[in-house]
Amino acid sequence: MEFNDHKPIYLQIADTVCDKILSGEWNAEDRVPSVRELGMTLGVNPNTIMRSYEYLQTINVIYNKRGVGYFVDPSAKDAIINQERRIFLEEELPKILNKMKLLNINPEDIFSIKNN
Amino acid sequence: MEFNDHKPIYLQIADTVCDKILSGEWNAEDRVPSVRELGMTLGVNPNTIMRSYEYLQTINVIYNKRGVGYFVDPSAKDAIINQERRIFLEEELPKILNKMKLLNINPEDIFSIKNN
Amino acid sequence: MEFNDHKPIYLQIADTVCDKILSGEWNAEDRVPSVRELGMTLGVNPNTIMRSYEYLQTINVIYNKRGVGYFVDPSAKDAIINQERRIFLEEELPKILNKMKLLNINPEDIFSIKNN
Amino acid sequence: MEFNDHKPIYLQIADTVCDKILSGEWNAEDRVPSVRELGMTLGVNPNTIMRSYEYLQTINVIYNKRGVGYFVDPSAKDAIINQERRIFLEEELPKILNKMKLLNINPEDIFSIKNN
DNA sequence: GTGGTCTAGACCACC
DNA sequence: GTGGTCTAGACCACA
Repeated sequence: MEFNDHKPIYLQIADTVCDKILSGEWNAEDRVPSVRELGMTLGVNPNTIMRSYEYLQTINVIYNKRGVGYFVDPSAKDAIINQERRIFLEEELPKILNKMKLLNINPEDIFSIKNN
Repeated sequence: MEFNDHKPIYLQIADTVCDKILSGEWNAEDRVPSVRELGMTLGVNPNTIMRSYEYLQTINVIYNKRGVGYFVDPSAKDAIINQERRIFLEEELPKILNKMKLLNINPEDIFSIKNN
Repeated sequence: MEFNDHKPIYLQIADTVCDKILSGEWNAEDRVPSVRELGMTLGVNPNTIMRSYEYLQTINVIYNKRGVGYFVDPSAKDAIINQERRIFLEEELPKILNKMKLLNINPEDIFSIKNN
Repeated sequence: MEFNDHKPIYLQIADTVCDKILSGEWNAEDRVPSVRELGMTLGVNPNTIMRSYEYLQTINVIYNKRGVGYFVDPSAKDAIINQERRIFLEEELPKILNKMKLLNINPEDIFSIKNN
């Protein structure tokens, strides 16, 4: 896995976990890889994976069964989508639209790209 | 001014300077506020403002007259627009469209807002 | 059964066993559930129940008849009461009272509830 | 500083920070010691202090000014008291009262200790 | 100077 | 086997 430089690895890993849940690759109650296992797979230190999992736990995407492992929270998918929709619509979109206005970019420009 | 976390303050300040130039609030050859003055206004260490100005100078948005101050470069507006258009269309937009797809947000619905 | 985080499950189980003995639900020489049976009931690995029982055996609350099962020790009730009274009064209560003081909770108000 | 064995050091440190705020030793907007400084003082690794501070930040007891340090949140005191009162009254107290009942401990026993 | 991230490696309790 | 905590030490960006 390649990591973008200016975003912490542990957050990038958390993002990919969310993506796998959103895409249906990992489903409710599935066990996610152990910190050691995923660390080996991605070539990063288990501590870093641990940090991802702690973060994902605080936002209720995974939960822990002690001594057993981490599991996908049944409400994870909804939680992720709602959270991201809210952030996107309320915070990111206004900035994007404002930027488009300043840069004189029209919707047509966008749709022409989209259809490539 | 509130500073969005995870993006360096000096870059956020540089962004607002660019915005003021793009929007026409600050024009070619206008003097921009002194490092100290803007620092006071924003409640930020002057060193941080200095860093913004140095950055803006490297991308030819402002220039310096020694002992006098910083001024808006005549070619700033065009430079910013071209640079940011390129980045926006090539790098940011694909990510945005992909995200909207994952979140089930229809681009047509959103960008038609612009026409209201 | 829900398990309070940060306290080992096997100790939480041991606590509930003690409670059942204190409350008179389980009496001297009664047979306690088998490791497998209680594991099923609580949705917990039998190894964990085993660990509870081993612990309860070391503090003389239950004893084992090989091939038969675990039984409530005749002296269990007294032993538990004396042990827990001591711990409660000497160790826990001072902390509790101190905390109530910090939180502005009046002990008289609270403990008079008991008399209702 | 002495650390209790079965509670993570970083939580114990967080507790002492809360105590200092509750007791008025540290007030709103005060700067708390840097992670390195407090690490030296307590003889623990700065990473461990960092972990305490991250935790305290998530529960809105301190906040961060980038490149400057951590500061006591103006609402910290109220937040801590409300949070701890709630936990105490709703979660801990019922257990305590139940335990007292099982152990035949009367309020009088408590007040006699309290007055020593 | 400050916090923040990451690695390597150790040790522990728990299941 | 699992997660969880802690240390030591490195390196980085930011103010």
